[in-house]
Amino acid sequence: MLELAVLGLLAEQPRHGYDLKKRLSETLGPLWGISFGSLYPALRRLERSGAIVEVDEDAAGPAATGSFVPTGSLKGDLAAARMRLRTRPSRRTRRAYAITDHGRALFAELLTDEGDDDERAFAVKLLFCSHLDPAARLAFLERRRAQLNQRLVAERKPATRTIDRYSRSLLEHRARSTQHDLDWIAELIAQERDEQAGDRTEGATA
Amino acid sequence: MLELAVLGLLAEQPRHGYDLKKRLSETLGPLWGISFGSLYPALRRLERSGAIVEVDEDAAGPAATGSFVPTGSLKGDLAAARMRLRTRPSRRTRRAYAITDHGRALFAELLTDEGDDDERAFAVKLLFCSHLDPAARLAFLERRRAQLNQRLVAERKPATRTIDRYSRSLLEHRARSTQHDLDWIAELIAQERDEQAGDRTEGATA
DNA sequence: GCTTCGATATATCGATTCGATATATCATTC
DNA sequence: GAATGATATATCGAATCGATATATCGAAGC
Repeated sequence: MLELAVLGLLAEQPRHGYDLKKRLSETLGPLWGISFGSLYPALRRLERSGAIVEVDEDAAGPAATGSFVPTGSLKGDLAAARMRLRTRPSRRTRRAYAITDHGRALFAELLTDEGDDDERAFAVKLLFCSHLDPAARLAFLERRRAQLNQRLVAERKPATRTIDRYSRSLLEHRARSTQHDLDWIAELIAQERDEQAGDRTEGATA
Repeated sequence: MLELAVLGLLAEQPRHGYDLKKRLSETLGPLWGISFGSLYPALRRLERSGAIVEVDEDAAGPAATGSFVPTGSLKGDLAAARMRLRTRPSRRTRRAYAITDHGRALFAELLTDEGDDDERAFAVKLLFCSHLDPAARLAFLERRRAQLNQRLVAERKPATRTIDRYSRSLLEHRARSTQHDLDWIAELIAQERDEQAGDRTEGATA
């Protein structure tokens, strides 16, 4: 999951760890307070597997694609990297990473994976679902809708046991929240359908 | 957090692991899918620390308080426990636990702790907040309200960066959800105030 | 009676994630 | 030039997850 999030951000442009964390937590917010204790190990995992590479910061300007300069010759030579950064205008001792072709393949795979479908996974996938083709995106949204529908049914039938006031209130609020989420997804799906229909029409008339 | 949840349920009556998990996940639902891989270790931790003890099931009937019969003489003698259960009417090889005085003290401490205030912590504490005295309960709810208010402020100011359609939709939905949660808490607080005012009046007139 | 099946029940393993903490760099302010 | 706060990387132990193994029991079906 963290892997998917990191790859998704790096697909745009190279970034360093602190930046990744800042962007993810400001977008995912309270849903997922990513910690450095999971981020940095994840970066190392991804680097070891060849999905990302450390790059020289600012190597790619606004052009964003392709032309980065790999840092370090295979060795995780930290001291050398520090020296290199210290000599140039640079800021702090950052380590920026860029996604590789293998990383893009992994990203596509993780994004399409139907296995994990908890709250976090949905939010992260939604963030990057513009990378999916229209049909896959629609399928993704409809999968979520089905899941929420199912949940709502379970939440709607009144509790079997006797529960106290606060528990009941929590349960009721959760059912309302699910309904709220469902309405939202339904609208996203409607928009998606509209747009895809529009695209087809344009395609036909062109 | 799991500790608090377990202690809260055991404060009502002795239960076994599977039952604890079932009750928690049907109440906390998608917010927290507790796994056996965390539940059983947590039970062992609690037992080692003396907060709970293994008891002979059905020792306490509807009377629920006090009169349980501790199982096993200090040794975690699994095989023996199985034999013991197999001889009597029993069902499966269950291991039921009851809360101790020390456990109740720990429960009260965890419930009052203002340190952890994520989504899970709030939900779990709310489930058991009837164990708090009215003033502490009100303080707890108001702490949550302040937290949500703060979050809403952050979510309301439009994003600094350019983000795509789906990201924006996610952020907007999250802001609406926070508002929804806030309305709910506000109502809980209002109810709480009404009730506490009512109690005081009754006390005065009695 | 026998077998199969699904719900109940406990347990453990490796991997991931969390939360706290350590350490350094740089910019700003006093 | 000292203090402070934001930036940045890193690591540790503990908690949690997800998958898996292994039983037991009740009910259904033959």
